[in-house]
Amino acid sequence: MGRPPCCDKVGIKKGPWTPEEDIILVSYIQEHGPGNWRSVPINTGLMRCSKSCRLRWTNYLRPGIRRGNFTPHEEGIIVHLQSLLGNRWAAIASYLPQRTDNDIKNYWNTHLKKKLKKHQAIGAIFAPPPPSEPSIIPLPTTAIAGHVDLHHDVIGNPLSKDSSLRPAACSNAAEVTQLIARRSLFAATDGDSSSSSYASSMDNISRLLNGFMKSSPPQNDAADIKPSATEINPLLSFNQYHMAGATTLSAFNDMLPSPQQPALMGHSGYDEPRQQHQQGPLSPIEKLLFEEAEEQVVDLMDLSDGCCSVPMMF
DNA sequence: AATAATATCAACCGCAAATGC
DNA sequence: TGCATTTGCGGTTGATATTAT
Repeated sequence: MGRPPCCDKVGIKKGPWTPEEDIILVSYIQEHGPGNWRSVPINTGLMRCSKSCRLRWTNYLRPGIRRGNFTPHEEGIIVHLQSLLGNRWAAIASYLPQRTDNDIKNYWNTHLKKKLKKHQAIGAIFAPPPPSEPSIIPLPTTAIAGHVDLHHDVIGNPLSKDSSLRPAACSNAAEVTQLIARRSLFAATDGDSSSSSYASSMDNISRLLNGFMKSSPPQNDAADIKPSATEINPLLSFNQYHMAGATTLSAFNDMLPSPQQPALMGHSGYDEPRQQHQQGPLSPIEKLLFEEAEEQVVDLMDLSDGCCSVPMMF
């Protein structure tokens, strides 16, 4: 007998979140920290199910999230990792700390898949035939899930500006900012109120939260360690990989910031117990699998080669 | 200017894994 | 150890925005 879905309850609100709901959620998390999602709607009075609260926080309100256009570097990373891991978006997202798995998944489905298809079509005409199927490595989940299936809460640069924000509906973001300021929820405010549709403007809230994050008690000693540039931005590593003329996938993998690095973990003081439990160094078998994948990824590396200096030409 | 077609992405749903008792 | 509950992930949907006709 399965349990009833958590969102079946009568009176549960669905659909887009309002600024007011966001403020309630953010202020609650400010006080209690994320986690224990079951109790969030109960304690806040939000007419949302726990899942919805978690999703909203994870994908939009959490500090450090970058929204908007993906850079060619990020595209390369995603294509590369997707070829290795398949549609394991959470694992892929762990290598792009500023992006959410949902964002990456959407971007893959709406942009990259098409680009790859187009690229393959062109390749079919001008080059030897590519492998019949995408080179998805059949990762044995039982063996490596605990290491690869990571969904840690890594904060990149919360203050980074997102130049790709849409011009529309900027008033909403300003409105939220004012609301937050009025309620004295945050120590600092952000003057940049030019933004996007409401949902997409949440990085403003995230930035506002920066002060709160800093004041939150860190959960581990590494919380204060400032990540290096490459730790913050795996794309740098990807670039370095090419700059260095590396030719093997393992070399690239060595340069990728391990998503489990302590310097990144707990940066927000937000890592939940289970997430910490899941995080650890790459297992030998994982490294082996990566290396075994090398040959299969050669095509993609060629593809990525261009993408790291110039936009991908699919 | 109006309508249709297409693209985008926030949010939902169901399942499975993890956790607690 | 087994069951109930909670959490996280990935696929999918649907509302909205944009572009084409």
